[in-house]
Amino acid sequence: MYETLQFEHSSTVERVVDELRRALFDGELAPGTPLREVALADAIGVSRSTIREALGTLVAEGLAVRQPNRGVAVNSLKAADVRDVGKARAALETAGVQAWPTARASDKDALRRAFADYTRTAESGTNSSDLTAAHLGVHRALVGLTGSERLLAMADALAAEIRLALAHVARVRRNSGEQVAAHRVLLTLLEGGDVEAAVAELRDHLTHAETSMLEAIKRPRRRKADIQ
Amino acid sequence: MYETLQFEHSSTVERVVDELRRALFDGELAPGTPLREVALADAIGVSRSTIREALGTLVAEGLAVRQPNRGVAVNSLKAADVRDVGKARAALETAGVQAWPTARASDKDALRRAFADYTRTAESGTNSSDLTAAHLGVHRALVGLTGSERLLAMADALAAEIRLALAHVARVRRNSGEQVAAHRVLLTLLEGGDVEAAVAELRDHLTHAETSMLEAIKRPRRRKADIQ
DNA sequence: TACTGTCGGATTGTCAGACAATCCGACAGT
DNA sequence: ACTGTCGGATTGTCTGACAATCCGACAGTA
Repeated sequence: MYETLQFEHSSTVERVVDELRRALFDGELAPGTPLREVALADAIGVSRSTIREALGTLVAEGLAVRQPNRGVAVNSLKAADVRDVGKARAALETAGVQAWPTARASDKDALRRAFADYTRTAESGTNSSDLTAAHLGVHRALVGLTGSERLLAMADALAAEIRLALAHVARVRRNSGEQVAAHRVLLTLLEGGDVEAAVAELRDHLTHAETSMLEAIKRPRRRKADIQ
Repeated sequence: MYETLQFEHSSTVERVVDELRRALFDGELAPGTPLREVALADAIGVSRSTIREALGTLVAEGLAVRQPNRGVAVNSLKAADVRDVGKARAALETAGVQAWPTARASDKDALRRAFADYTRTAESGTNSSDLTAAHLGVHRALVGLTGSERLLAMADALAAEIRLALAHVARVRRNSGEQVAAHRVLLTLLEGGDVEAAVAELRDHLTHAETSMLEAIKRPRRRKADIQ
């Protein structure tokens, strides 16, 4: 009984983390920007302890980096990091695709839904941030095919890094229709049971994504912070 | 110049975390044991803030769990968790094995060294904790073949959970010579370039490991804490 | 000029103490 | 057997403090 009920317990720290994450993803804080404890505490209106804890989780999530005695700053992904994230993504998503034959029906459905969502978002031509989210959702669902929460959590961490990087990069302009088509191919191959081909398609897609991200990272979007 | 120099910066929090981790791995704190902030602060001789931060990282590492307003407790892995960790390990290590043909020479060497280490440790019949560490080292090196730091970090997190579970389980007694042999087979297949067979061997090995862990988890080692 | 020593301000790391909110178990009441 | 209430224990958050560390500027020296 009451299985559907849930109650959101949000601590102050959690809300601070959410707010900081949002600011990072929305590009309000450029990579490398130092996150000063007292300044943030004053700005947000909480104590330094709370900020400190929030910064700790941000660092744990890889969205920020801490240098001992010098504070934490917004993480800025170098080319090497992008490549590293690419390898990690490839590993996780390949595992998901390879698990298709033995995947739970619910996980397969989740993937189908994520793709449908992505298609719809792309067609309705909404905000690019939403599109990114929907796109990442498909890739997340791929990992979900493994049926492992831990792998999903790892995928989420990687996705967060990607979103952070994407927020500070000149618009990655690729034909979104073409993108959707590429994913549809992948899905179709899976539905047809051709795992081998799906893996190849995935690898191809990820390689393209990585090179275009590397390309984009070279020409960072001009921001206020740059000219101060 | 000076590239080889390094200086260890250890903060109080870090040392507390290390100490707690050690206690966890050595089985001094049974799964489920609550980690009270003030009690720990008194025991270790640091302030509550410091303990709090240390507990935060422990939770982030998955070694402990936090229930809002109820504090953190030593994580206790259920059967479902073991299976989940198993899937995650399989994904990461399979990725490593599949990356063998394109792996960096240094990473391959690291694997060879890890295996040599493992062999030596097994032969010299040392402490079982060291043997576990050496064994995990081999599996870590497998993931290392991917050349991704992030995947390595994920593997480390999984290894930590495994060590935690292993610390509170009736001795997993398997012929260690047989174990070493299984790994040797894997290595030999890789050196021979037969990735397919190596993947199969790995999958087999991991399945065995998982079932024996599931088996072991059912009969937890009797501890003082149990009879208090 | 290039390098080294020193100083002050800014910031972090850690501590101590406080208090409300929350949780838990016990106990009493129905 | 279920519900209401109370007190102690514990966490979540805040405030204030201070030493350690870092950074930039400035001066001194070869």
